[in-house]
Amino acid sequence: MEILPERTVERLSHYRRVLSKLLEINKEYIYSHEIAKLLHITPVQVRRDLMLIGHSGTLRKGYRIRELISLIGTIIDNPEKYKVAIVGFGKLGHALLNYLTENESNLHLVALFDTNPEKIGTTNNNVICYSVDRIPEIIKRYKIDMALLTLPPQFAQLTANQLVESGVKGIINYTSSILSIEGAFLEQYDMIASLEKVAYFTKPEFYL
Amino acid sequence: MEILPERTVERLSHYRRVLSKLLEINKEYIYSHEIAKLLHITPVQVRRDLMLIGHSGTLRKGYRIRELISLIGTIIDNPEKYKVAIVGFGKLGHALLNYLTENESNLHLVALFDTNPEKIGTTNNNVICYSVDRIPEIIKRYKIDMALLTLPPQFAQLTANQLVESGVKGIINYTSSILSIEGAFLEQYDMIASLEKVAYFTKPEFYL
DNA sequence: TCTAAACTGTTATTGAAGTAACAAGTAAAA
DNA sequence: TTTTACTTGTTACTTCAATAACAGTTTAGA
Ligand SMILES: NC(=O)c1ccc[n+]([C@@H]2O[C@H](COP(=O)([O-])OP(=O)(O)OC[C@H]3O[C@@H](n4cnc5c(N)ncnc54)[C@H](O)[C@@H]3O)[C@@H](O)[C@H]2O)c1
Ligand SMILES: NC(=O)c1ccc[n+]([C@@H]2O[C@H](COP(=O)([O-])OP(=O)(O)OC[C@H]3O[C@@H](n4cnc5c(N)ncnc54)[C@H](O)[C@@H]3O)[C@@H](O)[C@H]2O)c1
Repeated sequence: MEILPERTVERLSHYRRVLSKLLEINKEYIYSHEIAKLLHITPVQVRRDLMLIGHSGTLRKGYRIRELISLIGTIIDNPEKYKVAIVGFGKLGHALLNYLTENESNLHLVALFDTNPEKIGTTNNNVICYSVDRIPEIIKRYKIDMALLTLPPQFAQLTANQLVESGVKGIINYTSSILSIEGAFLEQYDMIASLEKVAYFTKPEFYL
Repeated sequence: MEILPERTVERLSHYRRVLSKLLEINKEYIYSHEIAKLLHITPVQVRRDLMLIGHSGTLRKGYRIRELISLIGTIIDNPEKYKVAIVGFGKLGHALLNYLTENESNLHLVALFDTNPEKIGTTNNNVICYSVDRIPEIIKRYKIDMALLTLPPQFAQLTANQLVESGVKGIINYTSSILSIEGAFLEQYDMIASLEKVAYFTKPEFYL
């Protein structure tokens, strides 16, 4: 299969989430316009995404929910779960730990890393916090695929480099420092920029 | 001035952040390629953004840092600071409170909202937590511009509606439920979708 | 049996964002 | 003083994403 557009992949994640809920209440088929309504997008967008992943619906009956969920799974999941680490076990790191352990998903949180001696060695929601010195060792041992950076910004680049060298293939950077990495997929989420953007668009001049 | 592209606004926030640091060490002028290098983007992108906001540099000397920072301010800031509320004062809400109060910015966190009686009435980093019942009253009284949604997903849409009716003009939704609102700018940040996207792109087939 | 309405699947068009190309002008060096 | 190298500012082009248009198929109902 061709490589999918980023936005499509994000929507596949959304589709799966809402479809799973519908499956629970024993709905069997769904129309593109029903999916669209749930996500506040257009039916065309839905059909196009499904076309891209090669899913065919039944004319006048719509898409078979169970089948669609399972197809999305084969595309965005791994046979084994993706292994994830959180680097920087502070306030935000805690929140993410909590979120990842209580929400069932195809992601498996395997390790935490920090520099604070009081945190190193502790077990939190069954996940051990290691010293950052052990990043190469632990990443390799558990074959960790992805890392979430929630450490102070000034250490982000250096740590990202170490992570990638140790085999990490995807990074989400929540710090405010802007990174550059080679050999791995990088996603930045800069909360301040996001807030300032929203602030800009709240200006009365361009109410939408 | 014309309405700016969303991405440009985000980058303006980045420009300002790095430029402020340079100003502190008494750098006076900067070239587009220097800015570009700091943010890992292209010099053309920088010049184009600055063109859009109508800033002129000096040929062969670059941009006057102080001037540029102040221009960015007039564009993305408010004369008074933007007033922000956090709705849902749980783990993530706490992290955000912490982040917003310790990072100096043009945003002023004014109120927290929750339903938990143990949290209502408490003061945290000088910010009071109110009952969600008082959303209309408090939003209007303090003229709150923006809200961050960090409450359980099933309440997000209803609460968003209330917020907008009370006068909020921008919302960042951190819950996993997908919202639709009219009359305000909405930004969704769905962490699971973001993680699943990164996971997808870590697949060995398309190393970049 | 025939017709019309309702959906799907795909191609074509539009729009937004980023990149490239280059003209114009200035400072520094020769 | 003249030349050269460098940097800005702007227009043109490319790429990616979303939307529109429509052909094709099935089912229900006349
Ligand atoms: N709190 C938020 O809501 C929020 C939001 C967006 C971005 N951020 C960013 O996320 C990062 C963490 O924020 P926070 O509020 O959790 O801060 P925090 O101070 O609570 O946590 C930082 C943690 O990182 C650890 N640490 C320090 N140096 C380290 C290193 N070299 N390697 C690994 N760990 C190290 C610290 O011991 C601490 O546990 C910051 O960069 C912040 O800008 C935070
Ligand atoms: N923790 C994370 O890192 C994280 C990441 C992404 C998204 N999220 C999402 O953010 C939201 C909050 O996550 P959390 O980990 O902080 O959960 P949490 O349970 O710690 O916090 C939720 C808070 O919302 C309050 N609340 C309940 N009903 C409310 C209502 N009707 N109005 C206002 N407040 C109400 C609760 O009392 C609690 O304080 C969830 O939707 C979660 O999916 C969390």
